[in-house]
Amino acid sequence: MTKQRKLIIGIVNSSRNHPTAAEIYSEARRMMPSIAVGTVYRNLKLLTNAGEIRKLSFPGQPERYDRIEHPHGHLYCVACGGINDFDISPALRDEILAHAGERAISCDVTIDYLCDACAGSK
Amino acid sequence: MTKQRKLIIGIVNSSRNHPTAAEIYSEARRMMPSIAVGTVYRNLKLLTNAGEIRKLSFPGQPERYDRIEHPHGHLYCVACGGINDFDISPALRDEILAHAGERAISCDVTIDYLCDACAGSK
DNA sequence: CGAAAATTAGGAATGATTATTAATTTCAAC
DNA sequence: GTTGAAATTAATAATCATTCCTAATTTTCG
Repeated sequence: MTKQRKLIIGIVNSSRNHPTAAEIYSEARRMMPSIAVGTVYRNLKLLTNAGEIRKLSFPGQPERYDRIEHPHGHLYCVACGGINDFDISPALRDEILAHAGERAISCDVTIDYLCDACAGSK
Repeated sequence: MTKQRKLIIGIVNSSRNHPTAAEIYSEARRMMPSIAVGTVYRNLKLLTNAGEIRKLSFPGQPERYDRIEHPHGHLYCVACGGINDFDISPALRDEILAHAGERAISCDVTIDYLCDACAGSK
């Protein structure tokens, strides 16, 4: 458990923006200017595999990282690529997970939509 | 509507494997050896924007393309990265889409799980 | 047919991510 | 607290997926 790793965990867990690796790197440099980009990527992968954080994929943009907390889904604006969260009830979550039987681990629900800003500007 | 575009539409619509751009290119070359990789990417983007095919994103792998048919969700094996489909009832789909209000367009439901093969080999 | 517009092939360029390597840091045992 | 092996780091090169560029070809449609 190095200080670099602690810093990266802290950034992801205190962020509400689903940051990309580049954004995490940029934020990390503010606290530790000598940190290397490879260190950020390696630790993000390590933490993801360890189940401490979650990786999110959206079309046409770099991977994003999310903390693990009460289950939530994502709203993906097809116009601007912005991402917001929405709450998923445990009941709905269980209903979805039932489709994969015993071996289900978790689920990601993403709704493509038009966000307020993009809908307003048309 | 060029022959290249027709070929690419045909490959995606006749495939049940959520192929990547590289796989589509490779298949396309079998029918038309002179086709260029840039042509495949450009047409896939065009067809996606036109709503004729659908783009899927999964962590750690290139983008995949899927035909548009009766709504279905995806099972993503966290061990091998393999992807399978599962059916989603219209009722469940509507229940999910309700979370985004009027401006919802579509939804992607992905369940992380262990596929039969990966669960068996442990 | 013939000209304008769109598309293509080929390859260079870009951006995100991973691999490499020598130097530094961590951590448990003394 | 010192020590030394194992893990980790910084820096940079390399790789992979995807996009951009340009001249040549094809399509469209009057």
